Amino acid sequence: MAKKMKIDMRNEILKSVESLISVSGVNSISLKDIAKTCNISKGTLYYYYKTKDEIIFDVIVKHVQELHTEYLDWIERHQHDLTIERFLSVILYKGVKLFNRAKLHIFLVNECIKGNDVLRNKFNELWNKWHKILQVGIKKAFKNEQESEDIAYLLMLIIDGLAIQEVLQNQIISEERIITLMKKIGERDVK
Amino acid sequence: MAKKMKIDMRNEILKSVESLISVSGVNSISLKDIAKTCNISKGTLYYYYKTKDEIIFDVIVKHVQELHTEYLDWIERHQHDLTIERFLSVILYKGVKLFNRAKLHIFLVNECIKGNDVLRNKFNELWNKWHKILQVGIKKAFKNEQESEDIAYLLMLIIDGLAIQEVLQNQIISEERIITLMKKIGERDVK
Amino acid sequence: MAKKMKIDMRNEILKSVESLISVSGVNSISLKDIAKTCNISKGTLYYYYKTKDEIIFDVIVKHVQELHTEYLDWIERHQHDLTIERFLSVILYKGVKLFNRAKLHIFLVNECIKGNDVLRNKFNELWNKWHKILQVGIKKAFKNEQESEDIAYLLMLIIDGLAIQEVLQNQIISEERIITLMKKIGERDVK
Amino acid sequence: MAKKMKIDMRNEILKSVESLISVSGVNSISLKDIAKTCNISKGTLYYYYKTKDEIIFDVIVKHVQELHTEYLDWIERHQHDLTIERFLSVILYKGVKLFNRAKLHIFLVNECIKGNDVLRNKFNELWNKWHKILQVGIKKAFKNEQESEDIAYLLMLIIDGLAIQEVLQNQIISEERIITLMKKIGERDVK
DNA sequence: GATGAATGAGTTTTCATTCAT
DNA sequence: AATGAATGAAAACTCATTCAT
Repeated sequence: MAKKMKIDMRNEILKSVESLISVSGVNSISLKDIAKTCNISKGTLYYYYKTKDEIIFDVIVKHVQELHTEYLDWIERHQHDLTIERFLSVILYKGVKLFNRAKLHIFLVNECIKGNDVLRNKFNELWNKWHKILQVGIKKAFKNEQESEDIAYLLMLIIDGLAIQEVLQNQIISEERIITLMKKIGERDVK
Repeated sequence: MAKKMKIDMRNEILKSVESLISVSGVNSISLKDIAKTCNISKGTLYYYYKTKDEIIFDVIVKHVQELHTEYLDWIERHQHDLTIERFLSVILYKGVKLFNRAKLHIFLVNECIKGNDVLRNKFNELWNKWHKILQVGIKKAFKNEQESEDIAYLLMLIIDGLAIQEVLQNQIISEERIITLMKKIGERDVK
Repeated sequence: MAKKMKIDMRNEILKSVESLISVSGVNSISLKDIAKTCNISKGTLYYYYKTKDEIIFDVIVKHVQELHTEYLDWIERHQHDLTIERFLSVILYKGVKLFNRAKLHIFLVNECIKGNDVLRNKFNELWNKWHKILQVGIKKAFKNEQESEDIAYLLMLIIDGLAIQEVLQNQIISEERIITLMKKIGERDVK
Repeated sequence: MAKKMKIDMRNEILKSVESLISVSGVNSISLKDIAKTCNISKGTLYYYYKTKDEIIFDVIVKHVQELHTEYLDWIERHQHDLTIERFLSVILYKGVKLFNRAKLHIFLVNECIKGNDVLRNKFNELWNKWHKILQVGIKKAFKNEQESEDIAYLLMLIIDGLAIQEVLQNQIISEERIITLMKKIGERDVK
């Protein structure tokens, strides 16, 4: 039970960080801010997490795992009526853009740049895992066995690119148009 | 001549920032670091730039303008033997990936998130300008008048995505494969 | 109890500032000095006060409120044997001159000049409040209902003037002589 | 001629300081600001003045001497029709209040507090000189030989007090009312 | 005479981390 | 479990002063 509470509190902390970064345009997150958002003291924060880096690490894990879960849930629900359009739409949608996760995503990438290799490796591990997950859907939607790997990679690049444009608030292209373009890649191979 | 020197020193400062971000895995760049790299005192730094933000602003401008220039130079030199492959290759190459600019790019995007609207607007302005420049090349290479705008956008998203993967040191897909996939988009419309 | 300690520390800080300004001929007070006088670190200072301005603000409030309290205490104790001489003497005495508050007073006035309107308004608010308090004593001592307002104002000007002469260490006139002159104003109206 | 120019430039500098303090609500004057106002470089400033303190010193001298001159000019022009009212009015007027000199006055007083004894002594010397000058007028206006010294002192205190109220923008009492009160002091002795 | 450039010691402020209770 | 208090190292920024040209 104690352990349960510990996990609950840790989750509370992670959620606070996410919202601080994603929702409010927070400058560069501090432990004081996090503690305040959780209604706990800075001291308590250190009861649950030994360092700030540990928190950021868990935020990354949570962030990407949620992407995975949401995507897998959706694909399960729609596996029998999977059009390319709907598939791409949901990928881009779930990817980063609309769930207020763009800022978080870029923030985390930037944390990784700061020479924190543990963080970076974890990020890559999870990102690559997503690639595998993504591939399954692509095979189904595109009915294309051969190039599913590359298409999955391309999609991931585009999602990252969209995240950047999102945080810059520079709406440069609609999803529809991306979908149209992507379809061309897939369609040719379908026949 | 004095003015010339002032510009020289400012350039020196900007170059230092770029290299600090790009080459070494700098934690989060400080004015002390910049000054040391330039072999000047912090005081001198403030002689040339009133605030850190001003420095970052100029780094952005310089960063994107160099992309523009390099790209335009190349396109001029190769406008008569422009294959889609070579075009895409150079875009992705010049884009971000190989010039050690990926870290810089992400770092600057992240600066923009921190609520610095002036920075963000400048970034977008320059980014959108690049879109226009890019489009010219695409029209020539793809011989496709209609979708050049969208293709240009897509390419820019991919470049941003590549930048992220680059800073994460997570080589997920080779340029060749991206090129192959992109060609499909273009080819269909050629006929 | 925790809150009590917080107030205690804040008081400690304010007292340090006061003594730094009043006693030693401090150049222009720094947070480092304040911290050292309190035997705390600069970081701790910021635990109790968010900015230097906030400290100065509280010093003003404390400074003037102490004037009020001391004066009111005295008037209560002496309200039954209130001669004009004793009244004037205590006003000028408590006013600024002898409690080492002159430097503090001028320092604070100067802070207000630096465009800090919040500070200035607070100073005026407290100063005008003192005018009201002063008036009560004047009515009793001078037995003069009509001009008590003006006399109170005049006294306050003189106190400010004395503060300046005090910090300049330029003893130009004894209190006795001021009292003699002021009495003339009052006496005429008594009859 | 060279010497003449040097004096001119020095005057230019002093005027700049005065206006920076008096007119604009300048924070805490810097040599950069002074140089800019004079349209010269900081280097040039150091050609005319060896230190900042030297500048402040000369500003004090100029400030008080101008008070003297203006007052003496006026008294000469009006020595034959000198009423107490007009005399007091012009003293308070010339004193500090209306010539935008209040801020300068308090600023200079504050500079003296900072432990600069040379400055302080000069200020006192000039201030005491003014007392003597003032006394002459008082004797004429009040026709009161005996108390002219004390009245002069009292007036100077009031002027300093008015300066403080002026910089605090806290108009507490009109000159008229001060004059009325002061007249009472004088009148009694006249008869 | 005049100046642009450089400096270093100083200022205010921030923040991850520790620890006694 | 929880926290208020404290810290110190580092951050951005200021400014009087110097000096070669």
